Formats: sequence, structure tokens, C-alpha cells
Amino acid sequence: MAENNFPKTYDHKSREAFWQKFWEREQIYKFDEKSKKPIYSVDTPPPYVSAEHLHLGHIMSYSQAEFVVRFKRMQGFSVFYPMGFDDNGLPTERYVEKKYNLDKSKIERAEFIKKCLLETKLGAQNYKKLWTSLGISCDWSKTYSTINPHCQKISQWSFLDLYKKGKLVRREEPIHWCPKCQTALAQADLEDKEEEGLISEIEFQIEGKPYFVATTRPELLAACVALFFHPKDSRYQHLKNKKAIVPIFNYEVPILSDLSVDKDFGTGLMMVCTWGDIEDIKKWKKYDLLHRPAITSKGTLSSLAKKYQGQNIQKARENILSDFKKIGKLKKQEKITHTLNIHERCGTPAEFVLTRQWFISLLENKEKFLARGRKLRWFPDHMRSRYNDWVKTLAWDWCISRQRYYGVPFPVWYCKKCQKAILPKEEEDLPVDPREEEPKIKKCPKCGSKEFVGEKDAMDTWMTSSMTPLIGARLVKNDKMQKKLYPATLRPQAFEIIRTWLFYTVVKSLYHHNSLPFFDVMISGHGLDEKGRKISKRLKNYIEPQKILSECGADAIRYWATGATLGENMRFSPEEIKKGKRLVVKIWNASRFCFLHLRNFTPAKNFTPKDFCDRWILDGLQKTIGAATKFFENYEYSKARRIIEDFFWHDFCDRYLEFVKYRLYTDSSRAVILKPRFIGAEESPGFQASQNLDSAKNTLYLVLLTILKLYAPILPFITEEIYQLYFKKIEKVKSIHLTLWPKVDKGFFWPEKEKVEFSKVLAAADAIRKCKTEKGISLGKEIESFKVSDKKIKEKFGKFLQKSLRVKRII
RNA sequence: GGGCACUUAGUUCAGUGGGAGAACGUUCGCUUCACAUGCGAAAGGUCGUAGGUUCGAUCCCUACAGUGCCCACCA
Repeated sequence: MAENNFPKTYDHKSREAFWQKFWEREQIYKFDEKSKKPIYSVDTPPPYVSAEHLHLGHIMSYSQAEFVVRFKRMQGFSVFYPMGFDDNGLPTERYVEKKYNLDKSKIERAEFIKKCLLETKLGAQNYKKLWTSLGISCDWSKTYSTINPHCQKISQWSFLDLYKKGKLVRREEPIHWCPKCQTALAQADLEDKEEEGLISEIEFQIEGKPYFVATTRPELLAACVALFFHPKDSRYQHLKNKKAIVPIFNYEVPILSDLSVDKDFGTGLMMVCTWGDIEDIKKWKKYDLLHRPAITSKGTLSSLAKKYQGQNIQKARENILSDFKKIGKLKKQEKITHTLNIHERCGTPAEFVLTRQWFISLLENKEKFLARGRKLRWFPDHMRSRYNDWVKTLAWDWCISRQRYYGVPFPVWYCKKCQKAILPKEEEDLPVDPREEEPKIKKCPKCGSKEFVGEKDAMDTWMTSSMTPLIGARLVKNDKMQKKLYPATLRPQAFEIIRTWLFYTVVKSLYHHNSLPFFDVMISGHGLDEKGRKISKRLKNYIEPQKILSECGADAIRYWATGATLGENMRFSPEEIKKGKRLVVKIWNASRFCFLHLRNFTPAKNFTPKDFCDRWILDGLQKTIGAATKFFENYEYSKARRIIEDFFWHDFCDRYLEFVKYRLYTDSSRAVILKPRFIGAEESPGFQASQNLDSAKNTLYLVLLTILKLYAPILPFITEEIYQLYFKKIEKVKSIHLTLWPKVDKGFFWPEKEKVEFSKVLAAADAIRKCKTEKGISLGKEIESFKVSDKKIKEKFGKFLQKSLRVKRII
């Protein structure tokens, strides 16, 4: 090849864009539905398309999974790598509400959904652009969005199937409720938040005498249904079965005892309300207490609260306390820090509201879920304990109905007369929207009534997301292939959604197919800013990913993403990206050098290295292949990169290329570039110059090509560029990403004895360099003499040291 | 309160039952003909603390401390 085909510098900006188009045009990453190769299928995380929060953390985690996918593709697997977008449900609604400053209760459902769909579309475009720039090698003909009919159908099928299997029930019970989003929530939708609060001791009257009760939620006073004390608390024995008068509201409540009361907390006398926490609910059930809902679903006080009616929780709390002060019934107040359950999407403290919802039963199968968790292969392994912790602490079945607009509708109608649930009979009828459509049957099978009302609620977004392995597999129409794609091979995801996405998917697969949804789980950490803080919108500490991509190039950013061990959080680091850029340049330049000497060269099919130098580097190459393969197999891309880099930069560039120069530059056919200082090198002992040169060129060819392949999963652009410039015409595969992953060739192993011997030569070479450095002499300049005390080394390698390290005489 | 992870050079992190390492940064030298986005070299650490096991511990065990995360919870 002519030098002018190989420009002096590599312009990542134009070349990356070029290869993006090339890969798309040539369908390099397209899934072959007829392939006989073993399948590697990926349950790709569908990101929320409300794309404003898109940041480097996403780049990190998607890259990390993609390193492995590319590796598997080169290993000869038929890779199924679809891409989804999660665009239904509450997150999208919240995003749209905020962006357009909307109030759900003041806008038509149809109009609201229209806006959601629009945002969804914009978001998806954004993502596609970014993933393409990053070189994510998914198959863009296999995409889904969780609001599309395909996903709706599968979600609704899931509902039907669970209903038939008795895993699904609709019941009325106190459930976590977000007053802001005005919907029921599942346990997994809640987060902890520490907050400073006041604990106040307020006065109740019992038989005309004052007794004090400590509470952090005085606004629930109108919901008080009983007082409780510990059965062994001597202070209150005499109160058993008596009545207390609730202050301000002046009504009687029973006084009971229960072991769950902590004698030492507050005054030891506890007020039970409708419902401040889970303990209240337990006692409400156990003792069949009254239901006094003092808080409405909108988070304001109800008519039970009389003069406080309509006030929001915070306001009512302040007002009641100040009234207590006025009437002198507030004994003492203390500041305490306590933890609240807040809705993770909006940060509002959750309340309990008695409503009728659909639940998927979980609590009865905890042991089975744990068993499933043990069968999964976790990378890193310790992430398993997060799953276990969550399953063990589950306290609620999964509430899947949300009182929202934008989401998959429930495929269910209710008989107006007898409330019987009517479900579509056939899967083919799905998806349906009972909010818009009538059921197929004409009269209720139970009571014969002809009037029905469609379910208005939308499904929890995880109801759809938990089906992604199946959603992905069913993008392929061929039945047989579908069975190969599901369960998936790999689920890559972030650790914070183990309790939701991962857990719910395991549940679904167990209930639907009695199988695992996938075999391997790869858990990534999140991206942190330069100071180590989590990247968040609130802190405004994120950098526009597209901007960095065009400035530094995808390869450099992907290089940064290899920096963290799997599962560890990683800081954004301009330094690491710079290193990535330098590596790209280094690969470019090393390749330029090699190609300068490989013009019109045809590599031998099988060759035996003739020179110790060649044998040394080829032996090292085998070690590197072996280790890199093992690391990638275990999802340890970070270690793989390190070992490849060590070999490439230090062994290959710093040493081998220097050692081999004197042979290359004595190529008589390349007289043009003969350098005076290398003349005479053909006298190298033991071998004919031509033979020796041939060995060098074959070695260069093989080692460089192999290094490119090893780097290809991490640096897809630069490796493709170089492959296409030179190797393609010989290797005849249309992209480096379709070539086969290198295999360890034992034929290149070097006997231990020779290795030990050569390590002495390397030490001598280091010593010569050190000597020159210390004397301030350029490494290119010849020195008079250098002493090698080992006679054997001196005899065998003296000439080599003379020529490659520029020493006049080895003594 | 329970659990998990982490604690090694100025920084980011590898690592192993017997020699303490890399990269970046720092300092010094080198216009070297693939690459100054480079090459060579140097300085720099009681491997969190205290015990234990062992002939020998940075590594294994125990306790403690600090950091981060997850989970539960006092009304």
C-alpha cells in the first residue's frame, strides 16, 4: 500500500461518523435469524426516554455491557442485541407534567397521552443518535418501545396468564399512596429519606385524668382509633379496657395492650391511627379497629378533621400543634431524626390509603424467588446479596395498578351490577383498551347484566419492563428461534434497580414459564462527577454526552468506561479520556510503522518464527490472548484492557518494534528507506537475512492483527479503521467485528529455558538504555562499548544487542 | 439496628501466604528517521488500627475504626 493511503494523523471525528454509517449500511450487527451458530442473547436495558437525564453514567454502563457483547460476537456467537425504550408509565408522565407544567386532573387524557407520545418519540431519537455515536452494536431493526402494541400485548398477556394461574388478585387494602402523583404505589417505588421532625407529647383524657402520648404526626389525631401500651408496662395496667378521649376532636377510643409496643419509647403510650405506618395497619387488622381516614388521596385532611379539613398535611400539623399549645395540652417537644418513605419519582412522603387495587402475589413465594436468585450467575457475585436482602424484607404483594393515564391499560372490564371481572378470552384479541373499547362478550356470565365498565387504571411501568426478555425474543417471528432467545443469556443493568427490574423479571419468568429469565447478570455501578458525587439533575453536575463524544471520540470515552471494575462506581475523569485518546493515536502510529514495512507483503499460512525476538513476542501474545479471553469471559473488561495495553504498549511498541527495526531497515527490496546506521545488520548470526526478515514481517502482521482484534470490543472505531486500511484485502472479512476472536496457538509457546535466557537479554537492553540515559546520550546514538558478563548471552546475543541498541562493541 | 462493598505511592486503582506494583502527576535526560499525544530514567508507600493463625501475613481469621451503598425501623 502507498503511504498516502495512510494519512499521518487519524481524525476521529470524521472517521467515526464514517464507520457508523458503514456498519449500518453493511448491517454488520444485524441478527441472523437463520444462523446455526450458538446464541448469545442480551436483555438490553430499555432506558427511560425522558432523555433530559441522559448522562455519562449511561454511557459507562451501556459501554461496559457492550464490550462483552462485541467479544461474544467475535467468539462466534450469533448475538441477539435488541434495543428498547422505556416510555410508558409514571416516569414519562412526570416528565411531561414537569416539562409542560401540567396538572393531571386538569387535562384530557387523550391530550395528555398525545404529549407523552411526542416526548417519547423525541427521546428515542436522541438515544438512537447517542448510542450510534458511541458505537453501540445493537441491531436497530430489533427495537421496541414499551408503549407500542407489541409490548402492550405481551404485558396484557402476562396479566391474563397470571390471572388464570391464580397469581393475580384484586382486593381492597391499605396501600402506599403518593398524594402528589395520586396513585397507589408498590413497595419498590419507595425510597428512604432522613428528615428532622418534632416529636410532641400531647394530652389525652382518661377517666378525667391526663395521660400523654408521643407522636410525630399530630395531624393524624382525627384518625386515632385506639391507644396501646405494652402488656407488662406497670404504669398503664389500670387502663386496660377503658376508654380515652381524643383531644380537640372529643371522641372515645379503646385502650388496648400489645407486645409490639416499646415501653421505653415516648411515654410508653402509643396512639394508633388510620394509618401512620405499617404497625398501625397490623393493629387495625389484628384488633378489628375502626377505619377513620383523616387524610384524603390528595394529601389533604378529610371532613373527619373538622376545622382542619382541606389543609395539607404539613399545614395541618403546624396548626394542630399550635392549637395544642394554646390550650396547654402540649407537654414537651423534641427534635428527632426519623426516616420517611418517600415516592422515589417525586420525593413526596407516601401515605396509606384504603383502595381497591390489583396485586401480584409475592409473599407466598419468597423461598422460590431466593432459589432463583441462587441459580443466576451474578457478576460481581456479591450483588446477589442485594437481591436476597430485598426478597427477605418484602412486606407487600406487588401492587400493579396505577391511577394514571399513560401506560398499558388493564385488559379487564367489570360487570356494573355484580362487579365480576371480565377478561378477553384469546391472546389474539390483545392489546385492548377497555377505556375505549367494549368487551367482546355481550352479557355477564355471572349475573347476566349487559352493562360493563372498563378498568381506568394504567399498569405499573415495571409490569411491562419485567417482560423484556420475552418482548425481545418475540421481535423475531420464527417460533424456534424465539425459544433459543428466551431465556436470554445476559441481563446487564445497574444495581439500583435490582429490587425492581431484576426482581420483577425473575418473578414473571417463574410464574409464566417456570424458568429463569436469563442466566448471567452483569451489574454496573453508576457514573460520578469529578468530585465523586452521583451525577444528578439537581446538582447540575453532568456534561452533555454528545459534546464529549464529538470532542474526544467514542473510542476515548469507551476507554474511560473500562476504568472501573464491574459494579464499582466511577468518576468522570478527563485524564482517563485523554489517555484513551493517546492510546488511539499510539495504535495508529504503530500501525503506520508496521505497514511501512509490510508493503506488498503476503503473510505465510503457517510460519515458524526464525528469530528469538519474534519467538519472544509471539509467546507473549499467546499469554495475552489467553488472559484477555478469560477476563472477558468473566465480564472483567477492565482487567482485559489492562493486560492488552501492557502487551501492546510496552512489549510490542517499546521493545519489539525497536528490536526489529534493524532487520526491517536492511530489507534490500526497500533500499529507499535504508538507513545508514542499519547497514550491515544482515550479518546477524545464525540466519540468512532474507529468512530473518520474512520472519519479522510475518510476526509483525500476526501480532498487529491480533492486537487489533483484542482491542476491537473496546475500541471499535480505530481498530476498524486500521483493519480496513490494510488487513481486509488479505483477511477477506468485511469488518474486523465479524472476524474471529484470536485463539491461543500452543505452537508459539516458548520453552521456559529460552524465556529465562531471553529475560537476561532484556535486562541487558534495559541496562544499556539506562546507561545512555544517565550519561544524557540520545538512545539513537552509538556508544563505544558495553559489558555483558554472561559469556553465553554475550556470544549468542551480542550482535543483536549491538545492532538493536546501538553499541559498537559488546565486551 | 441489619447487610454488602471498600480502605495499598500525591491521585486513580491492580495485586499475591515468602520479592510491594501500574497508570497519571512530579523531577531529570533524550529533536529517536511510526509516534514529543513520544522514548528512557528517578523520587515517592509501616499495604486503615489492634489482636490471632503461620516458620513467615499487605493477602487468611477476629475485633474495631473510617468511607460508600442497600435495607429495616421507634409510634
